[in-house]
Amino acid sequence: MPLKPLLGTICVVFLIFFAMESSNELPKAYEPQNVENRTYKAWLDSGLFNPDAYPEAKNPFCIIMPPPNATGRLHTGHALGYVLEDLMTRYHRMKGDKTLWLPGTDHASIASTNKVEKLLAKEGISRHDLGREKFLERVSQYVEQSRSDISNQGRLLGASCDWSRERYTLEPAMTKAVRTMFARMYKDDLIYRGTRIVNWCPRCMSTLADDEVNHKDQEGILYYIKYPIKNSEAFLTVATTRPETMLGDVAVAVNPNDPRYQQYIGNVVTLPLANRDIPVIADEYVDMEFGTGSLKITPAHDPNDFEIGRKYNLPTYRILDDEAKINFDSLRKANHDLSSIQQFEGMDRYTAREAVISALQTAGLFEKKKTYSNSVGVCYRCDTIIEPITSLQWFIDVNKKTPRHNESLKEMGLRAIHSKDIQIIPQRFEKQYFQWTENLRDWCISRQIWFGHQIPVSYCLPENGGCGETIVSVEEPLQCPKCSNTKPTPEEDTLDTWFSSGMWTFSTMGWPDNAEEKDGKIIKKGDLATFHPTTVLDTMWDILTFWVNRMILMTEYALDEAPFKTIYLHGMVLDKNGRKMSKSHEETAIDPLEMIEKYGTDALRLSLLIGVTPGNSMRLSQDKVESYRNFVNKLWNISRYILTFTGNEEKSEKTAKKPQYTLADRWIISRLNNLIAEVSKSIEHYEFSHAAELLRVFTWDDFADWYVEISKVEGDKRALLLSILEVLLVLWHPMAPFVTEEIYRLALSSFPPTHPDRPALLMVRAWPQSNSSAIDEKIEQEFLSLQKIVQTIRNARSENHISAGEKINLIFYTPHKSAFLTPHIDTITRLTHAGQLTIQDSGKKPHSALFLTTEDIEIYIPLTSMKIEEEKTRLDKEIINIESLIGKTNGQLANQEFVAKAPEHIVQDLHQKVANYQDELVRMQEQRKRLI
RNA sequence: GGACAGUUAGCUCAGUUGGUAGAGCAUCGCGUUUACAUCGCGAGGGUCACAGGUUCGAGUCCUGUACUGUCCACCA
Repeated sequence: MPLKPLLGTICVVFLIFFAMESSNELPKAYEPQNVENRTYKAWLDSGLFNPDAYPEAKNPFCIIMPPPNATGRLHTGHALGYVLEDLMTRYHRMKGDKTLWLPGTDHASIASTNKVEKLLAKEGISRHDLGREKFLERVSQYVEQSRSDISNQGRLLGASCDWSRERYTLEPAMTKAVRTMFARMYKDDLIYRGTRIVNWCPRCMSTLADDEVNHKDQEGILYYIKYPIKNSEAFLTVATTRPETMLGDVAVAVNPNDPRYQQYIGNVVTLPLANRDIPVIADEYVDMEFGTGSLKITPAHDPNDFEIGRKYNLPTYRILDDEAKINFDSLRKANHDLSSIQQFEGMDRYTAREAVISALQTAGLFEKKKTYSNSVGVCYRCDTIIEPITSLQWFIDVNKKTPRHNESLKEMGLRAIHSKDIQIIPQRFEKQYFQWTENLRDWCISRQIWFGHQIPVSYCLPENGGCGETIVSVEEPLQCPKCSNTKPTPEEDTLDTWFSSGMWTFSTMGWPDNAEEKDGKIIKKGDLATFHPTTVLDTMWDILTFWVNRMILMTEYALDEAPFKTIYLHGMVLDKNGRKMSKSHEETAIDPLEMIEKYGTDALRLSLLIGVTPGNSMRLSQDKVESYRNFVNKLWNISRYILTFTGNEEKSEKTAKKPQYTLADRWIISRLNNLIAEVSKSIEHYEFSHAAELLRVFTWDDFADWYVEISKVEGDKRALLLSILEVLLVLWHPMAPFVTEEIYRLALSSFPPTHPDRPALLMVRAWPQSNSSAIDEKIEQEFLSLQKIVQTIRNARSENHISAGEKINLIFYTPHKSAFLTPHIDTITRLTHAGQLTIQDSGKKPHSALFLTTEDIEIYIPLTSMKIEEEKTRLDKEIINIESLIGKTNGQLANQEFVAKAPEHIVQDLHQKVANYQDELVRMQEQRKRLI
């Protein structure tokens, strides 16, 4: 390209830039829409989200993003997580730690499958119509789109994660990790295949883990059915809520101590309809109080019955197929006569229920029915009532000790928290964690879902001429390693999604390649060595059991260490009426993306941070977001004032050599250093709301309403104002990154040259150190007394309806404080809109004037239209008030025990208080006399 | 059945080793400077759910009760 036009372009760009930067015409209100995309791009382009950009940084800080499901749109719950994680990440990055926030998404087998099935349903087809391969294609398409949506929405929130390390639970590297893990656990005998009762969702056509089943209360019906006792006229009546399952009954059980049934134990009853003979057995499990005290045993369709069936060696007849339709194959195999029940076969479970009842009625074996409230298990994804059935599945044994650790997975999970290797915030959730982990049962990890990690198992099937070998291997085997003459058939089932997400902290960091075992110890390399165990896991308490627990077990197993040091549990975001967003009505649900568009990301972020405590649910409303939009705008305007309206640089250069700090200067510096210390401490202690609150009070009250106002009187404070502003920008940045980065960009040329290492982007500006020598309690007290004087006068103005336009004169009468007050005459005058302020330490006191007293000062406001009678009444009231205060306080001081036992400073303070009250009382009484 | 939270101003919520209660929003009154009406100044408003106990002193610690919410287990 020729040089001249290039130069021309640069010049034009420079001029536009210069014109924009130096004009006094910053918009009156902050305009997030014009800032956020550009700012995020600048961050991305800088490459500074990547910890590799800081080779010298030492202390590692790492958060693994809980991978959102790749099923659609970002909701407020995600937003809260992103905001908290980004806050911590930005804080630690600014502190100079080697900071990594690793993003990713989850393939969420069941959720994704359901979404796509719903889409297919609109086309009138099912996944089975489509076939496995084509269906998986559709899911992949859908998931790809969602993943990129979700990840873009994270960017809108300002998430400063290292996108170059982004992971997906179903990418090839994760598959390798998952297969490796499975193979190792299998080798260690922790994974087995067996027939157990599982929770079966007939709609998803898959098993569900215990905690994937929700319990819903319902008004059910308890049916009483008579089972004739063989060779007798008598019956045993059983009560059941699922009468259709009786077709698979194998026994009737009673309590061995039940006097009603003693004589029947060991007898045989005839199973109605089926006309099968089944035994009457006795077991302590049966509750004599419930129903009739006799219980039908259906091992294939109830977990407790299954246990009893095993205990007494009873057969198991599964009479419901995978779609929950009646199917008698297992009875047929056992050569039972099915002629009397044939008509039920093929019926849906609820149709069969009606049919069975009516058949029983016809047979005269139906006694009665009763309404009964109980709860049923439903699928956590589709709300379908789950059916317990026996099924051949893969399980992880949580009680078996591993060869390497000589500790079971359950023990690992308990130890990690007991030993305080992992801290849970808030601590009370430890109890819930322990309770759940102690009751942990073997984890069913196989799912009959197509979308997911295929279980790395193949079978050398005899029907294909194979040897029957079960082959578990990381790579898919091409031939059977044992008989090597057939191609093994791969297992069709996939793994529970939580199996892969349980490995999330280390599979994302290159495991297993980045770790090897040497002499019984695990040597980590690369990111795994730098960042693992990760620092914090932020998530919601509802998946403490689903996910967090599994992460701990699997990480301890694979790496002999915890996945993270701290678990921060945030609460649930509710709508303004306290309902779950997902269940709330359209008009009260908050869409984070809509809030961002309307009020800006920073406003949304602040409304998710302030007034929120860990573990407690929070309400979010549009009003709240709006009020923080207002705050963001306030910060903008403070900055706008400092950057464009204080400019009197010629003047300040003359006097800037040795600044003489005024009381207000020293006060704000003291407050600022205090603030730095407190905010840092709060963030370190995960008290984010408190940190934000401290910042808000400082920024709005101390800085804007007092200091900036005073600076207008005292003048020449550009340098100091800028310095304070810069610190404020840094402190606010982790919470409100966009507006602060933008102000910083605008301000970069204006900052005084006192900090040599000022980076181009605020996001990497060093977090400030608090200078404790600048914190001065005495100065803060003095300034407080100035504030009290101003407030007392303002209050009097308002109470007496003296309009702001009316210039009043102030006469201060004070024998001791005139030296203190003299330098602040202008400030007090200005802040109270007074005309003239005179200070007297002796002489005549004015008569026709409003009288105030505070801080050892008598304040007189002479008024032309003084209403003496009103003033008398007012003073009388004040006098009564203060007398009662004195009475109360003296009462307490008269308490011998209080004086003897309370700490001295408390007693001293009270004495001081009484003295002050007394003093004010005397002044008021004197003034009252003068008014007569 | 078991466990855990919550109950503080009209509303939403803070309140960190027990020292005499705060903020935002809402309400009411008043609108003046070198930024901000998405603002400023001022005001009102609380038996801290209830009942006991420990203590000189309890919103804060202990016990019990009520209500609300959540979780777990059982449910023939």
